Formats: sequence, structure tokens, C-alpha cells
Amino acid sequence: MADVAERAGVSTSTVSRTLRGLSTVSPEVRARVEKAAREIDFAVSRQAASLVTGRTGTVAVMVPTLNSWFTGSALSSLAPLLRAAGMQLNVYEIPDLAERTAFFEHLPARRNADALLVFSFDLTEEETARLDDLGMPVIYVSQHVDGRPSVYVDDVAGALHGTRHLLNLGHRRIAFVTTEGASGFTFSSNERLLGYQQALTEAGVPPDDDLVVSTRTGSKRAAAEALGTLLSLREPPTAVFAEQDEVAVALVWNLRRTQIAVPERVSVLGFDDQPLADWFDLSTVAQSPSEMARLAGELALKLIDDSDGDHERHIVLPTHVIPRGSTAPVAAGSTASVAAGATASAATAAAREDQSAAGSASE
Amino acid sequence: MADVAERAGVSTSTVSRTLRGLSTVSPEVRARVEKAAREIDFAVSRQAASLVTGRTGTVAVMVPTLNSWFTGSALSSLAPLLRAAGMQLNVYEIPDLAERTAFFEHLPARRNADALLVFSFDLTEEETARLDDLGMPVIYVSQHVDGRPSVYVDDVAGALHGTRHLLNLGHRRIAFVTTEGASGFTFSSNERLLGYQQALTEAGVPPDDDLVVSTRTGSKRAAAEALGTLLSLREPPTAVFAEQDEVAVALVWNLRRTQIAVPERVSVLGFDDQPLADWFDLSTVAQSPSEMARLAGELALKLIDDSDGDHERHIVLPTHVIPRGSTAPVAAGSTASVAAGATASAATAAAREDQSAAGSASE
DNA sequence: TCGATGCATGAAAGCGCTGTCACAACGCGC
DNA sequence: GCGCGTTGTGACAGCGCTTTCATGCATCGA
Repeated sequence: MADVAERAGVSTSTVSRTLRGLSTVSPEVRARVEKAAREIDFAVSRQAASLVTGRTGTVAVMVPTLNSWFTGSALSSLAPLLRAAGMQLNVYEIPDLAERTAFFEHLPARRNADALLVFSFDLTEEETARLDDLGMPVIYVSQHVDGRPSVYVDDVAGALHGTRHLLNLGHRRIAFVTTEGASGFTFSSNERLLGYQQALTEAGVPPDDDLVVSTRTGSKRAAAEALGTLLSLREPPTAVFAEQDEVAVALVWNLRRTQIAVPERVSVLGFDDQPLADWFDLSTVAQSPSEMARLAGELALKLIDDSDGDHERHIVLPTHVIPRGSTAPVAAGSTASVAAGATASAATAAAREDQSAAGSASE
Repeated sequence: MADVAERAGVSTSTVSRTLRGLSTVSPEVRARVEKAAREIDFAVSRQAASLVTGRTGTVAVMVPTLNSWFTGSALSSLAPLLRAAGMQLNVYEIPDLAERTAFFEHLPARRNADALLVFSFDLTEEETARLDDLGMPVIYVSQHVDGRPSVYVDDVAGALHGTRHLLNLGHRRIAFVTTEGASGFTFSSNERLLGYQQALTEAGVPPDDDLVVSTRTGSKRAAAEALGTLLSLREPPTAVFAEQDEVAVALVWNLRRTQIAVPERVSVLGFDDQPLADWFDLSTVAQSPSEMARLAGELALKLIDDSDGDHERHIVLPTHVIPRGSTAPVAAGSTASVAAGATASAATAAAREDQSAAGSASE
């Protein structure tokens, strides 16, 4: 910087002022400084600047994995936002418990970022408390944390509407497939199950624990097992609602393989609306990680500028039922009970209505 | 840090030495300092440290998009590596030309990272030259840049082996579908086309420009158009080799929809081996972005420590043909020419051989 | 017993900026 | 013509560390 100052025949103070765009620099001096800076290809060191300003010009994000549709589209919408604000993006991938412990042990983000976005982890009270002491705004994304800024999707409502859609199609035996071991998504998982149960309750369909099964994500085999459990029930389901698209697609894949027609014999509904859903013509409940990340990013920028300001700190996003080809009215002669079959034709009309209303199916 | 020093009754020098793990600190003092640091939850500021050491403890990566299978799995393997080395990961997403111009204009990575990994861009000479002046190691990933450290896959060989596999199955009319507009992948694209042509040449199959068509990625519609072009040729292909899995899957999707049996009537081969390929039972030429990123990351760490050292600066990774259900021996009565049909049965045996050899099909 | 040696520690300079304060120059009103 | 506010600029302290150099002390061989 001293070099630039010398070249331009001014002090380093003036160089600093010029390069930060402060208005108290006369046009001619500004021009001279900018020219000098360009000539020697000078760029201010963020490190040095942040040492005195206390601001790092960096936003840190903590994600369970970088290799997922969810994280990918979230970061992809966050990045341009931060770039436009002149902020860097620092990524901490915390795939497992060991890494997480290490992270909270060392809190590497401390003093190295101006804000932290925490993506879908199920943090303990203690961990959340540690983050509170970090001395920077912490925004929780895709999860609701009491009293802290969070941006998340209304999972309960999503599952509620999804299940309603199936009910409106005449289904009464509706299974729900949860996913275990997907680190960092337990929160959504519980909420979605809740929504499913609520919908059944409001429709007067008695809950049946046998219809709620669990599987692992990313495994066709595990999906086959879950499916096997359901198909060997005394009264097998006519519809299956999977907590995640990936599982739903695995179910469709296994069903097709077994010649069990989807949706004629079994309807399958997913949750997420990731690209795979479109490829498999899967009906699903859509959420938008990119929208979520955008809002979280904007909130972060606001809180950095003015952390006590009057900002909306709880942003709840809607979900949308997207009917595609994997859900259909329950078949008359299906494995569903006679009573359910009787309501099926009536439900078909309702189903049509449900579909057109689906676009606004959210809170 | 002064607080820690006071608490431990030592100087800041000693605190610094202790916290950096230097050996010249007596065990008892070390214990005292560590205790004090823990008590007040102290962590050194990278900013301040880097100001004097000149090292930022950060590796920057420049990616065309964060929302892709390729980048996701690459970063996902890079992250733990850097974490283990105590390095931060800084991401610059440069989705379009405007951002790229801005990036090279300001070179924000300058002085803010110890190394830069450039993922699959097609940089101009001028841009590469600017990166040379960055004052840090720059590693090119998934692309070959003369004279600079690069880690990439042998695209020519990959496409060569892929095409050979189809030839060995008896196919003679083999189409090649390129992808346009996929910013940052032109390099691979050209190489793959080259491998395809080489295989045809070595097999004595005359090249036919009509068999090379172009499409956009991520669009079923665009794939349908490309397919339409091929299917309305005088002599339509019996096999289609797509430069990317995503396009290959779109082709399979459209073919199935039109009741054209895959692989009975048309074989389809992809390139990448992304998860989608498995879902669609797509035969493909596999590459491993995670392996590539791992090696690039290791190289980066080496070059940071010792940039003049004797390191292998050009790492070429092999590809592997993965035969799945979308490729099969050419059918006797297929639309292929009679001559091709005659060689088909003989080729079937060769095909089997080809498949078992596929695992090592690489340079 | 004494100087030489090695080791643990402290004092202090300085990394590259920003921000405060002081100051000079200038215009303006009375 | 003088004081006053305004505007543009420079000097300098200091952000939180690392690192060099100096120092004190214990150890050791002669």
C-alpha cells in the first residue's frame, strides 16, 4: 500500500480511503491512486484490514455434506448473494459426529467470519449455547431453533398437505417411510411424521404403527426391505409417503421391478422435489433449499450490519404439493378395505380439486 | 492472547509458542497456558497470525457451479483433507462470463489464500497468465493446462474405450452426442469427441458427421430433438454415446417413452458415472471427481509447503467402462447395415471379453 | 570453580492495514 | 479583515499476533 501511496504521491491514509470508496477524496487524487493501484496490481489484504476493523468479510457455513442436492442448490443460491455483497464464502463440512465434536471443540469459525449459517444439524442445547457465545450472528437454516434466527420450511404443513392429497385420492391405508441415520435431518424427519399423523387424525383414519416403517437413504436394498415389510402386512397400504424423494424413488424402482404398477396399484409420494423426482415422474411435496439459503443469506447480511436491528428472525417457507405420475386415485379393486374403496370414486373428484389447489398448499 | 498470558503468568510469546505446538516450552508451562486458554475460550485469530506469517491457512477453490454432482463430490472429498491439514476452504462460484470477468478483474483470492484450485474452466491464455502472477500455487483440476500443475482424467482414453466397447458389441453406426453451453467443460468435451473418433478410425469405421449431434444438458426436450435428428437419418445409429450421463439418461428416458427398447434396439452409453446412471441402469464411462479432488488437494498442500519441490505436477487419472443394462450386442435385425449385422454374433463374444476387461480400461 | 553451552522465557519490533485526530487551505458572512 | 465552518489530506497509534534477539538460569566439562 505504501508503494501505491508513493506512486500516487499521497499518504497511505488517502490510498486506504480511495480504495474503500470513501467520499472524502478529491476526484483527481482518486484517479491518481486508482491508476497507481492498477499499475502495480495492488489489492488490499483482507487479513490486515480485518485486523483493525474486526470484520472479516467472510460468511461461514456449516453443512453436513457438500455432496447432496440440498446443499448444492442452497450454496449455489447463497454464493452469488454473498459475492454481490463483497463477502467470501467459507465452508465447513461436518459429515460425522467426530468432526462435529472437533468443530465445537475448536470453533474454528470464531473470529474468522462475520456470520455463521448452520445447515440442518440437530444440535444439542449445549452446542447451540456455544454458538451463542461465538460473538457473531448465527442463522439456523432448515431447522427451527427457539429464540435464534432460523429459516426453515414448514415440514408439518408439508407432510399434512401431502397426506391430505393421498386421502383426497381415496387412500386410507397410507404408509409413511422415515429415514434413519441421515445425520442432520432428524428435525425435519420428526416434523414430517407429525404432519402425516395430523392429516390422518383430521380425516378420522386411525393411525396404524405397522404403516410407519424406517429405512436408510441411498440404498435400494434397504428400500426393498421396508417395502417388503409393508407388502406383507395383512392389509398392505395403497399409498406410500416417503419422507425423502430419494427413498420414494427407491420404492418406485423396487415396485416397478416387482411389476407392482405405480401408481395403479400403489401410489408413491415423495418429499423435497429434487431433480430425481422429475426423472422418475414422482409426485412430491416441494421445498426450495435455494430460496431458504437466499433468505438466510440476506438475513445474515442484515444481522452483520446491524445485529440488534428489527429484523424478522423466523422465516418459515411454504411447501407445495407437486402431483406427477406416481400418485393416482385408489383403485376400486385394490387391496384397500371395502369401505375405503367405496369412498374412492367420490374422492376422485376431490382429488382433482386437490391438485389444482396444490400450488397454494402451504402456510 | 494477553489475557491468556496474564492468567498463565507468562508472556504472550510463550502463549503463542504453546498454542502453535512448538517444542521449546516446558511441560508445566504448557499445561498452565493450555488451561488458561481453555478457561477463557481463546482461539488465535487467523487474520492476525496470517498478517505476520504471510500464510492465510486457506485454500480457495474456483468452481463453475456448486450445484452439480461433479462439484459436490469433488468438494466433499477435498474438505476433509483440508480440515485435517488445518486449512479452511474458501469457495468462489463463477457461474457465468460476467462473474468470471469480475473475478479476474479483482482477483479476490489474491493474498487471501495459500493456494487456488481451479475446477474445469476453459481459461484463456491471458487468464492463466494472471493466475500465474497470483503469488500462490494454482492447481488446475479436471483440465490440462500446459506447464501448470493439473489433475485431470484421461478423457480421450475414456471415450476411446467407451466407443471400443460399443464396437466390440458389434455396433457400427455409433452416434456421439456432445453438450453445448456447459460452461467450463469444453475441454473435456473436445477430448471425448476425439477419443470417439480415434476408436472409429482404429476400427476402420468411416466417420459420419451426421452421427455427431449436439444438445443442451438438463433438458429432456433438447435430448428429444437430438434423438429425433438421429432417428430420422437414412441409416439411424444402433448405439448412442453421450458425452455426459445426464444427456445419456435423457436419451434413455425419451427412447423408453417412444417404446424404442433400450438396449435391444438402441444401446446408450454415458460418461461420468454419476448416481443418476445407476438409477437408470446406464452403462457408462466412469470418472472419479472425488479422487481427482483428493489428489489435487494433496498436491496443493505439498506446493504450499514447498512450492519448488520435486512433485509430480501432472496427474492423469484413468477412466473405467462400467457396463450396465443400457448397452447390448447389436441386434441381428436391427436398423444397422447388413454388413454390421454379420459381424454382430462374432462381436458378442468379444463383448463379453470387453466387459471383463473394462475394469482396467484406462491408461 | 569458572567459562561455555543449551534451554526456556520475555521484550519488543513489525506484519498491512484503518481510523482518529490534527492541520492546512479555502470560502463565506459580517 | 477576521473568525468560522468545511473539506481534503497526512501523521500516527494500534489491531493481535509471530519472530528475532536478548536474557537468565541450569548444566557440564575442564
